[in-house]
Amino acid sequence: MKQERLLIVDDDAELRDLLREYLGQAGFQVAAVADGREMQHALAASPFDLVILDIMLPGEDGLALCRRLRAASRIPILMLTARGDEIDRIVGLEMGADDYLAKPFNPRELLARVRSILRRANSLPENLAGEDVHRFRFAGWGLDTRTRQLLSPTGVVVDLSGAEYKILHVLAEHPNRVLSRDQLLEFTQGREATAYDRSIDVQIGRLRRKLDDDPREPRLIKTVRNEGYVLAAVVDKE
Amino acid sequence: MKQERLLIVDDDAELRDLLREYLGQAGFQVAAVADGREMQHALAASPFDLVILDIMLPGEDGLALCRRLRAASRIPILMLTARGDEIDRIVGLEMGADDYLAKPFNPRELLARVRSILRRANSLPENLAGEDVHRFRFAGWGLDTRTRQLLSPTGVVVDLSGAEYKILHVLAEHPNRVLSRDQLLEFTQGREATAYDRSIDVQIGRLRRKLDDDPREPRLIKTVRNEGYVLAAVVDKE
DNA sequence: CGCCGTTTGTAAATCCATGTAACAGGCGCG
DNA sequence: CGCGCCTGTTACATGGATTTACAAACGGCG
Repeated sequence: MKQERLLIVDDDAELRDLLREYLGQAGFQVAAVADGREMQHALAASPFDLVILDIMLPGEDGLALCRRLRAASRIPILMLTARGDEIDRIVGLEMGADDYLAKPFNPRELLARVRSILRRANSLPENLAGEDVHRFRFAGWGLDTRTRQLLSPTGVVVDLSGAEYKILHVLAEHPNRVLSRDQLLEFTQGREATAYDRSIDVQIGRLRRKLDDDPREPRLIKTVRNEGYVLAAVVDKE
Repeated sequence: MKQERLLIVDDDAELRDLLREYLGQAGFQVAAVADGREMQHALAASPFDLVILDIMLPGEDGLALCRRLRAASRIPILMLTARGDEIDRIVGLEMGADDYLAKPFNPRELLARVRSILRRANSLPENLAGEDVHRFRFAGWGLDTRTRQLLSPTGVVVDLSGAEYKILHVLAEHPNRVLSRDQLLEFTQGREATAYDRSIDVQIGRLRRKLDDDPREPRLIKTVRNEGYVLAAVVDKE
C-alpha cells in the first residue's frame, strides 16, 4: 500500500512539528506549512491525500481556504478549531469539510479521524467519488435530493414540504451529530431564532409524523434536551 | 517472552528507588530518571515499552512532556499525579496518556495498571487503533453510538433518555475508572454541580434499573463512596 | 457491637424544555 | 378575490430532568 500524503496548515510552528512527527510515526508522509499561500504552493507542487487545516490563520482564514479548496478539488479536509463553539460556525456554514476537531485535541484522536476520513475516501467506489450525492439511505428510508422526495421502506413516495426537506437533508448530511435549533434554522431558513422560537420543533414534529417516528420513543430523529436534534441512524450516501 | 522495559520519570528519589525495586521484582527491566531532560536522553539511548510520568516535575512539567512524547511516538504513558483532582485536568484535557494514577498509590495498583496497559498495547491490532468506535460491548450489553440505543444481552432494544445515554456513554469510554459526580455532570451537561446536587445519583439509579442492575449489589455500575461511579466491566469497542 | 454523622438510593414534587393542536398570516394560482 | 398549501406563532399538555425529602446503608469510633 502506498504511503499517504498529508498536508498540515497551521501557523503554530510547535504544533506543526508535533503533528509532523506524530503522523509521520503513524506511517504517513507529512508536509506542514504556515498559511494559505504556502498551502497553495505545496498543493501545486505535488499531490496530497488530505489537508489538515487550522481555522485561525494569518492572512486568509481557514474557512475561506476550505471553501476555495473545496471549489477547486475534492481533496478531503479536516478542520481544526480553537474552541468548541466554533464548530457550530463550521457546521453552520456548511463549509464542506469532511470532519472537525476542537483544540486542544489528543493526537490519537486526530490520527483516528485522519484514518477514518481516508478510509471513507478510498472506499468510495471510484465512479461515485466524483459524483454528487443524490440519495441518502437510512433505516430503510431514502431521501432523493434531486426529486426532493422521501421514499418509505415500503417504497411509497412521501411528499415533503420545502422546510421539511431541508431539515431532513441537513440531518442526513450530519448523521449522529446533534444539531442545535439555531443551526437548523440557519441552514434551512438562513435566519436567527426569535425569542421563544418554536418553528424547528414544529417542523421536527411534522417530519416525525411522516417518518412514522413516535416522539415518545423516536428511533430516527432523537431529541437531545437543551441541545437539539440528531438523526440516529446509519446513513448511506449514493 | 522478552523482558519489558519501563522508564520512570519522577523527581522523588525515594519513590524512584521503591518503584525500581518493586517493578523489577515483578519481572520488568526498570530505569528511573528525575526530569524531562534525562527522560529524553534515556529514550534516545535505548527503547522502552512504557513511560511512567509524574506530573509535578522540576523544569518542564509532566503534562507538557506527555504531549511531546505523544507527538513523537506512540509509546504508552502512565501519568502519576499528586492529588486526585488533577486527574480531572488530565481526563478533561484528554492528553493522550494511557492511564492515570493518583498519589499516594498502592504499588500493586500501579503494577496492575502497567500490566494492563502493556497487554492492551501488545494485543491491539494496529489497524483497530484508528477505527471509529461506534459500539461499546460490556457484559452482553451493547451501546450503539450511532443509534443511541442500548441492546440488552437478549437482543431487546432498551430506550435511553438523552441524559441516560450520555452518562452511560462516558462510563463506557472510561471503564473501570471512577468518575466523580462533577466529572459526569461536566461531561454530560457541561455544568457545575449546584449545592446538594443529586441529579447524577438519580440518573444512575434509572440507568441501573434499565441495565437490570441491583443497586444493593451492582454488577455493572458500582458506587464508590465519596468518589463517584465506575462501570465495572470489560468493555470492547467496535 | 451499637451509636451517630455522613453518604447514597429513590419516590415524589417541581420545574421547564419539548410536543403539538389550533390558529393566523403569507403566497401562489386561477 | 377565494382557495389551498405551507410556515410560523401561540397556548396548553406532556413528560424528562432536577430538586427535595426522607429512608437506608455505610463507616468511624468508643
